[in-house]
Amino acid sequence: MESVFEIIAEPNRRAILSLLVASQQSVGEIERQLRMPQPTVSKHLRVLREAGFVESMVDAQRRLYRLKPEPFQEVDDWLEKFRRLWSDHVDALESHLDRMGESSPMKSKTGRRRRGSNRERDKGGTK
Amino acid sequence: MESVFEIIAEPNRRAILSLLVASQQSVGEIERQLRMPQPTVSKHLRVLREAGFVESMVDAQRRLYRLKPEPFQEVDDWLEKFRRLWSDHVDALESHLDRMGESSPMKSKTGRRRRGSNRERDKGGTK
DNA sequence: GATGAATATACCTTGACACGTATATGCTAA
DNA sequence: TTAGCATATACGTGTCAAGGTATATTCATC
Repeated sequence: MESVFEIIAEPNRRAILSLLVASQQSVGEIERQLRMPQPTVSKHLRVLREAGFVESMVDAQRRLYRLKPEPFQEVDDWLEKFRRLWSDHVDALESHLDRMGESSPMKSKTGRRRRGSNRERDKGGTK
Repeated sequence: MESVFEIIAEPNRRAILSLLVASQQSVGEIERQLRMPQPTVSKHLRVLREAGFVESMVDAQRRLYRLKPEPFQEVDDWLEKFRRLWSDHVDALESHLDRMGESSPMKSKTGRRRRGSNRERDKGGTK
């Protein structure tokens, strides 16, 4: 379990991370929302903590877990190498998506999200 | 081996992907550059192909593999949820505008590129 | 055709890791 | 102190995927 990529490969862990995006949560809250046995939650949280994805605060008998940014940045940095793959053609692709997906252009909510969104000013910036 | 995250969890596969970023490569070229047994390369390439990370062209007895963008976008979409973690101040506004709609492309003053990985930004930047 | 290079696949073994169950630790309040 | 809740850990088990070796396939050249 070395790399951040192995950490986020596990679906339950991604579920936990997604939960924590809203706000910090206790183990019990995560357990209930994800309908996951408590030891499972604890074990995944341990992995996530040791990998730096979360940190915990003590609150009486509970422990509140919240996200930390660094490992996500690491993934993002890795993705960086590959962005040119789609940012080059993103204009075309984007208008394509706009045409077929979300008909209302003003609210990209979680549904059909807009990825990287670094179409503008990519490498070099000289357009 | 369902999700894109499991695919990129494997270090050798990430190495192959990184190689292919430069240009398309044959199996033998990958094999030599990564010093990896040929069956290993072929098997990983199969996984990558089935997951949509690469596609192959036939060139005589060789097969040339090259990257495809879609799965990377999928990872990027997932990351999107977490970007607010590290782009909280200045970038928050930027990415917010970015997401809300097509703002005018050239808005980054210092010629900062993309807001994907704003590591560098964090150190020098706004305190 | 046969030969050889490039690539793919089959089979087996091994190890990692996710899970379940049980139990331990820690904290609070009475 | 004891009781009870919240969380962590220990242990045994099963599964799955990565690696190694051998072999099959495909194509070009003779």
